[in-house]
Amino acid sequence: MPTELAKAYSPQEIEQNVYQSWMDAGAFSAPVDAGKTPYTIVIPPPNITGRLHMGHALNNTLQDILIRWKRMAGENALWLPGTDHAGIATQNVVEKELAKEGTNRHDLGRQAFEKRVWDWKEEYGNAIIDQLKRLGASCDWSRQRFTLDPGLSRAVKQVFVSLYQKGLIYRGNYIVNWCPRCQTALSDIEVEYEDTAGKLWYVRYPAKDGSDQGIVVATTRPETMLGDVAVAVNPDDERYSALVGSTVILPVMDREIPVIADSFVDRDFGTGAVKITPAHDPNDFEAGRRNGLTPLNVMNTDATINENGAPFTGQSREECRTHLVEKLQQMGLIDKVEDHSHSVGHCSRCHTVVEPYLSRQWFVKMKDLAAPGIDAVRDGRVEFIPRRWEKIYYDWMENIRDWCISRQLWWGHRIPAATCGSCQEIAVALDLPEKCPACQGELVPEEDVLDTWFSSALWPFSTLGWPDETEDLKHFYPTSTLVTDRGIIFFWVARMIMGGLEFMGKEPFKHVYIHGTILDKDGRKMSKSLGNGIDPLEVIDEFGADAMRFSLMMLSAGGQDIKLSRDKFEMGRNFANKLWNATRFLLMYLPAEELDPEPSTEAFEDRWIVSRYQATVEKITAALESFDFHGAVTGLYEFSWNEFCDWYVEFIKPRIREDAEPTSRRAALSTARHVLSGILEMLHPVMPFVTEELWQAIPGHRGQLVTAAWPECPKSLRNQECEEQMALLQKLTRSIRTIRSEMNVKPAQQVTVRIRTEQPAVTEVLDRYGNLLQAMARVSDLEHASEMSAPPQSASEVHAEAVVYVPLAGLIDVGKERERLQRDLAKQRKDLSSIEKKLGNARFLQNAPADIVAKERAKLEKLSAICSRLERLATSLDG
RNA sequence: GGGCGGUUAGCUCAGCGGGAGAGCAUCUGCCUUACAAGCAGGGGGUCACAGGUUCAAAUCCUGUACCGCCCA
Repeated sequence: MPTELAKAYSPQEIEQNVYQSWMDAGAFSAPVDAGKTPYTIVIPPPNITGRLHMGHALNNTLQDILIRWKRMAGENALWLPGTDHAGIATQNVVEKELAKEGTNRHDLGRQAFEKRVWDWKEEYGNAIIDQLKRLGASCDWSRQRFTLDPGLSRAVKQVFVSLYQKGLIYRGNYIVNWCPRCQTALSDIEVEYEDTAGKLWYVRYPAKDGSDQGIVVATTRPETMLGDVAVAVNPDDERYSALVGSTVILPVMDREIPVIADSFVDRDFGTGAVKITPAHDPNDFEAGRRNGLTPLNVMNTDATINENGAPFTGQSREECRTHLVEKLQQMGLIDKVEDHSHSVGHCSRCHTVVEPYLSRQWFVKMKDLAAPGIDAVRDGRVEFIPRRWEKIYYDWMENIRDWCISRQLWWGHRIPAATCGSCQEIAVALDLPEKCPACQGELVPEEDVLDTWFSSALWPFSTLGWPDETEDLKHFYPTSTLVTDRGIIFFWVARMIMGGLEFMGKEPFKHVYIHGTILDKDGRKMSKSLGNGIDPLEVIDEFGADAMRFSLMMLSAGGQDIKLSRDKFEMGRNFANKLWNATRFLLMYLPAEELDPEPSTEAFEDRWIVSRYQATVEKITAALESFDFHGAVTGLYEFSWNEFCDWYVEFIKPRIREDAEPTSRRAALSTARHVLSGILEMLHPVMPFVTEELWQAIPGHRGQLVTAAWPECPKSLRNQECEEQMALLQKLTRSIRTIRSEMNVKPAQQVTVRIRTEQPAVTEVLDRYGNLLQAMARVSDLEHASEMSAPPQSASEVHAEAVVYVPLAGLIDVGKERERLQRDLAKQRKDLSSIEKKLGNARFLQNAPADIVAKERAKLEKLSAICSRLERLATSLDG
């Protein structure tokens, strides 16, 4: 440790070394310790394809603060890290690589492709982990997990088989959200809807018998009419009742289709008649089932038209739409076209327009799983912070839909199922038999993999060893707090709650802390396409990880979103520099030999700072306990800067000089050392690097701050009287400083001060601690008395307790002074009149609590005294 | 269409029933032997709007406007 610190804090020089020293000491490892209370956080596993963005920085800073605090507070604090295999995203990345090489996964074959992805993962998949380390994340890296690890894969299989055996997993042909680019099914929540300006085409389907005009349907997607199997109207709609049961001709295709009645049809939409395309629309699919209609699939998996859609076969859905509309127009069957805004689903991964598509998929029945999950929150076993997210959770859980879990990918957990080639029997097992158990036929293994979130749902227990009953699992499950973004309450949080309850019989965490979203300075989401992101690694390089973490915490109040710009990080950097310099200053005086580790309360200012410190320890601890990170950080900022640095360190400067009186000197140094240590300790969870570096530089500290004890400060050290006396002293000091500044007194110049006060409490403070005031305000000559008239040519400030006079012969600007006094008088009179009004109100006296009334009376007295004195001063100035 | 959040100093935001606050910016004076990434001091606000509850509203209730997010 260097004995002399650099003049300014430069994080670049210390952060990596400090992190390494924590790793070397094994400071983050959390072996089971039955003697301690477990405190567990599982990381929201970042994608292996990911790079650290500001959202991660915020999310992981919050977790790190909790873990470091609990570790210091003596709990068995485990932060379990890991990564997610991110099925579609990772497969996309590797497929792009293959494309560059002029090949593709099909040419490569499944096995070789999977190997290729694993190779990619080994090489690049840990980038984000290294970035988390730069952030300062104190995860137990020895326990790092990956969702495709053998252990976790075993858990996934076990869960699949178990749900299947309970009848909660089924396979079937359903309409799913299909991404034609990714060539896979998506779950409902993987689709993002966007309002899009489209058109509404009114197409006439002629009657078969040519008897009348036929029927006009309105559609936003004319190309799907190739797959129409009926036209539906509302059974209560008199306009069409005569047509129900008749047959119309599907134009272009020349197919006869029936007109049916179904109450799902909205009479007010379009013409009140809708085309039914069961293979290409989820509502139509349901309607088709209800009415015994056979779906007709007219698309290939890449959303081109298939042979059922001849003559448009081979065209893309967009081309087909254009050509079909042209054709209909030529036939005179388009009644009208209207502008129509509707919401269009896009793939959350690649943003391609999603196609509702009929295919064979695996699903989980969710209703029975959701019910206990709803109860867990309703009973308070799981709490959302802020509370309002519970409603969002209930809304989704109460209207939950079955979860499509199969994905037509190669990268992921392969579904542990096989189908018999001869009898179509489905076999599902941990270890699949070779032959069909029913007929001994050949079993064809399932090709599909599971939705990535299927494995994430098990994360809080699969990472701890489940399905084995490990010591870890018994000790650290359920976990304590989950910290995440609102965007994945459905994807992840809800499913973990359901998974935990189903397989562990216990909710996976107690608290769910939902933090805000990071936005750019204009309030837009940061995104690659907008190019408005701020790279946390660049911020760390420029300002340091501590500065970034601190600033983020200053900005994140109550889970609100954070509008971020680069200059915001100056706040954290400046504060880190302040701490650095305060410590550097004290280190110049702190002796190498042992000081009393306890603070002294002999001297007034020592007693004061210790009392304020006591209050701060209590406040910060309480703030952390209630997840008030902003409160904790502002509290520490204010105490460190405004009280410790600006006042206390200034107070003790004369006492700590080499030639000062030794007993007082040692008392001041012990106290300063004690309080500074406490500041660094409490700040450590937020700013781990700089605090570690500084803390270790302070003589008498052994080991590392990361594993030091969280500060405690006995209530008995709180001293209300002392704080009041100090507040008075500060008030008087500020008065003198203000006068000096307003009257342009040079900083180096000493002034004379006269204070008039009738109050014994003030007299006592001045008698005993006047020297502090003299030092802080550069006062060479201080006198006070109960009777005193204003010295000639003096500037003054009036308080209820005292009047401060600063005689300034030759320096005073009478005009300016008059202006000051008048300005003050005007303000005080305004306050006075509002209080007079209040106290003149009988209902106030009657209804307000007695202590409030008393307070107002005291204020009235104070203000009227101040006003009359100001008036007298103003006149004397004129005379 | 439904729900949620926001609207407070020039900017970014705290405060959420009893005297309007912080950081940045701005103005003034300071290289005062820790820190100019700093020190001392100053100026700046009908707390979106309209009603209501209350002795008392930035704070609670209702409605309106605008901004943002989520769901359908």
